[in-house]
Parts: sequence; structure tokens; C-alpha cells
Amino acid sequence: MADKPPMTISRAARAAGIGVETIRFYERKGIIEQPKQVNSSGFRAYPLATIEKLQAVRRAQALGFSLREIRELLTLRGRIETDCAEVRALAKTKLIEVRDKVRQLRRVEQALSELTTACPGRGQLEGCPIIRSLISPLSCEPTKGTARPSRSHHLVKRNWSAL
Amino acid sequence: MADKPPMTISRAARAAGIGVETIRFYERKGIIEQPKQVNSSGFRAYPLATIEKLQAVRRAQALGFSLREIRELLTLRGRIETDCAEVRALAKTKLIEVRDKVRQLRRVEQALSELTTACPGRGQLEGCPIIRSLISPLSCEPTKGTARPSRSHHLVKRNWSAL
DNA sequence: CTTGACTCCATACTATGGTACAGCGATTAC
DNA sequence: GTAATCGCTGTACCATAGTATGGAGTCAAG
Repeated sequence: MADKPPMTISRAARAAGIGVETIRFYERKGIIEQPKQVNSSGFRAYPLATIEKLQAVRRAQALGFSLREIRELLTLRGRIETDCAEVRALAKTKLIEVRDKVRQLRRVEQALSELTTACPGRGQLEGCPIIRSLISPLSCEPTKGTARPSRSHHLVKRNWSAL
Repeated sequence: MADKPPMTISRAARAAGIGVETIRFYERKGIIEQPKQVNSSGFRAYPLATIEKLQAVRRAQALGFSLREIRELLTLRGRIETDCAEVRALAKTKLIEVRDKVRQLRRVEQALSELTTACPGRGQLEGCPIIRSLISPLSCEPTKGTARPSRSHHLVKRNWSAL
């Protein structure tokens, strides 16, 4: 029997269906741990557990989790004393986020749908309801008081209030 | 009558409800044009049309348009010979994108909903369906053939196939 | 024994949508 | 009159999720 070839980073990448650089990126981010050197000269061997983790990353991404959240999820999975409740709490928070996003997008969909329906689809821009909605959606009050320079910084991605 | 104060960049920002730095950012990106100097020493005066454009940017963002698309939209609006159809086409494309996103998110919502329902919410992780779904969603085939390093590069944001 | 493929490491670059700050000049408020 | 604020320019930085590249060393096949 031939001893199986070493699980190098490129083999691991292939197995997980991602790129080599992505694995290194995940290592830098602490999402997976970097295997200890094995191959005399610093070549690393990736254990099966790590490849399963990489696959878990992709599946968690498909569920809408960010890398930061996935790191937390994988950390929880690694502790013996973790209670199911902690994981469920993360999933539930994500579920609420996803539902919020769906609601926002449905409002956007509704607005776009109305605009494209109302637009005649030919002729000059003067009367185009789409362009008009950009200039003044309903009324154009000066947003009384001081301006809000929106110091949310990535907490709230976008101001949907204009809808 | 006091002559009205000059529409400086900070006044323009206040009027549009955004930050000064954001205006400069939009100028760099070519979304609004930088007004010519007026005030003897290089101070710019922002015409009303530019402030309306800034407000249009916010409303277009609320409709899901990216800055790149907004630039295109505003360019279209600026040409006399633009036909309504061009604008409508952009809006329709965006509508389709939004509907796709809603569909994807609804699948995610469904999956997360099932998982959080199935999860007992207490106890060890061994049987937690959420964790189990990350390890192996249904089956764990090796994705036959060569790996796809996914050279989509921001065309397709995420691999939802794992759902 | 050379060449090509692979590894490791660090750094830089992509895109998106801003935010912040340094340095300099001008302006304005007290 | 002097300080605080504002404007202008350029550059750097934030988060997110990677991708690319260069240099040095290694491994395996011909």
C-alpha cells in the first residue's frame, strides 16, 4: 500500500473547494488554525478536521454568517462546555437579521416595481417617474435641525428612510 | 437685504444631509462635478443643482443602486437626448437583482428557521442540528472534478449552493 | 541535475462606501 | 488682533472578503 500523499495546502484547498490564498487568509484571520510544520522544511500537513472546518466555513457563509461570526461559531464548536443555547442564539440573531433584510428589500422591490410600471418606457425624461423620484420622492423638506453625518460607520449600511 | 451666505461645502453637506468628506468622495468618484472656484481664494460655491444631485444620490441608494450605477443614472439625466427607456432599463435590471436577492434570502431564512426550530436550545453540542448542518448539511461529496477557485471576483458574492 | 510545480511569508491590490487627518491658507467671531 | 473655524489637497484608514505577486526555499520527475 502506498502511504497516502501529504495533505498539503493545495490539496486541502482542492478538498474544500476554495483557493490556497483563501486558506492562508483564513489562517491569518484566526478562522482555522495553522497546522504545525511536519515535512522537515516547513511544509504543513492539514488534518481532516481542518478541511471539515473549511467546508463548514462555506456552509456557514451560505447561511449568511460573516467570517467574524463563523470564527465565533467554530470556537463554540471547539469547546466541550458549550451549550447548544449559545449556538442557537447566534442562529436566531442571524435569522432576525435576514428577516429584516428581506423586509427592507421587499420595500425596495415594491418601490422599484411601482416606478418601472409607472414609467412609460419611451419619450423624454421630463415626465419619467423614476427620474422624478430621484429629484423629489414626495416632498423635499430640509430635514430640520442639524445634519446627521451618519456616524453609524457600518452599523447601519444604508438609509432606507427615503423610501 | 443681506446677500445670502455662500453655499460652501459644509452648507451643502448640511443641506444634503451628508458629510463634507462624503461630498469630496463623490467628487473624486465623478458622481457630482466639483464646482469651479468662485470665492477669490479657491473656495467653491455649490449650486442648487449639485445639492439636488446629492439628495438624488441618497434616494437612489435607498432604491438599491450602487454609486457606479447612480453615476450612470445621473449622467443619463444630464443628457437632453436620453430616452426614458434607458432609465427604465436600469431600474428593471435593478428590480430583477432585488427580486433575486429576496429569493436567496428567503431560502436562507427558511434554512435558519428550520435549524433554530430543530435545535433543542439546551444541552450538549453533540446533537445540535445547527452545528451538524455546518459539518455536513446532507451529504458531503468531494465536489468531483477540479476545484473551482471561483474567479468570479465580486460578480457572484457568495456560493449559496450549499443550501 | 535541471526544471517546473509547489510551499512559505509578507505585502499589496481588488471592489464598495465612506471616514479621518495632516498641513496649509483664508476667513470670521469675539 | 488673535484664535477658532472653515476650505482645499492629498493621503491614509475603517470594515468585508478575498486575490495577486514577489522572493526564497523545497520537492519530485525526467
